[in-house]
Amino acid sequence: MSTEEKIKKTALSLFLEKGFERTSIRDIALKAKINIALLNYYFRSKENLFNSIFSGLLEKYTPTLNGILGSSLPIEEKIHLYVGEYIDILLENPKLTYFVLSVLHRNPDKITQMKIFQSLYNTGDFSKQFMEEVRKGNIKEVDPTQFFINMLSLITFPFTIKQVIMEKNHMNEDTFKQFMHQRKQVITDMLLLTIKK
Amino acid sequence: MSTEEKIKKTALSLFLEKGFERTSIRDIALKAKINIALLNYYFRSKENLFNSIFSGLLEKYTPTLNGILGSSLPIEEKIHLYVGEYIDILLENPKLTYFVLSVLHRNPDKITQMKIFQSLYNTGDFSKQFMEEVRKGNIKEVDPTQFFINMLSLITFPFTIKQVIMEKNHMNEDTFKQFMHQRKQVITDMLLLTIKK
DNA sequence: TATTGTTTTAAACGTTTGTTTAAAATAATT
DNA sequence: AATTATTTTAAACAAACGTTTAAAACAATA
Repeated sequence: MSTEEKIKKTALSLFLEKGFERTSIRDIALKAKINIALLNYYFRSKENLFNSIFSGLLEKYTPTLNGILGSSLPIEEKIHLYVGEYIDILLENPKLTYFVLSVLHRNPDKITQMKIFQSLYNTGDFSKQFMEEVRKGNIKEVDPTQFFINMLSLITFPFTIKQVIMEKNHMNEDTFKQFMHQRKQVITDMLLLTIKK
Repeated sequence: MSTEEKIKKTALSLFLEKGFERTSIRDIALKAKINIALLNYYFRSKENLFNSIFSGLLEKYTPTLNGILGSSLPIEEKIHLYVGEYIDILLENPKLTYFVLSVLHRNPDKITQMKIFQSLYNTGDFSKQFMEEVRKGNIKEVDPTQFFINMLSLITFPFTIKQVIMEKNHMNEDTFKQFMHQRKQVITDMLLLTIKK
């Protein structure tokens, strides 16, 4: 593995675990077994390293999700696929949700957020289709914005309180996974129920 | 206002806005117009100051919510009240949800979490009542854990992406408030629909 | 093999961090 | 009024931070 890759990989794991502020470049260098100066040699600054990593994450995960929303599938099928795929992604990377929230909290300036929520909160196609189905009388008259936020909340929030859920319900990593797999159906059923006429 | 109160109030506003790590005790001292050393005179450390503030917040907000869950009201009424009250609290303090999440993320050690989620994730009474209603055949057979997480997710998560919601839907502070007030009904309806036979 | 370009290193840079000190100012008590 | 206790102050502390320097090691090229 190249030095650049080693830095990125190590930095990501530390950023996910401890957050940006509590991860020092010396932590990264130590764990990646590289010299501190290499960090500023490949990436110009810690901030730059972080942005590079974050962009990489977005490019890795958002195309699949946006592909589902932008497809020509019926709305019920989209919901079903979106919920399943999103939960699968977060099961592989449970700290991703808090990671994104921390980015939003750290960079409240609008321009920086643009790129983030353009790919992570991409409702354009979905809302159009949703309203069209309402117009046709196929589904109940529900606010698409509220609906999308419902979907996002039900999928992602549980991962931000994963430890609490696990301890309160005496789960281990495996039973939590199981619980989240069950949850796919719970969420899909719930969402479809609210729009079913 | 006493010096101690000034410190606490100022520190809370900065912790909410910028987070624990990015708030220095010099920031606090400057904004509160007090000497840095007073911070360690009244509270022994920055960490201690934070814990004191956090405990205060829990004591302020959790009794109302746990009072609702622990009451002898019918389950449908509990849900309705809980959703309304919780959203009202978060509308007054929109950054509270992320604040709590950041505490969970910063202190993954179990003991510290105990106090937090014993008051913020207090499902004992509620789950019992829920299962009793299921047994009686009054509501659908739904997993109370999934149900409670649904409720929590739908209420709290939108506040963690408040800025995104606002910018994506061209809202200002007022229209966001309006949106969240509408959301009370949306969530309550949704939750009741999932358990209604 | 000599030369150029790239990567890695050890060491230091100036700031900022949370915390402590010890004296000064103020308030409370006798 | 004198003494004690409490509160506030300016200044310094050591440690940690992100970043930079300049030389060394290595690789690529001619």
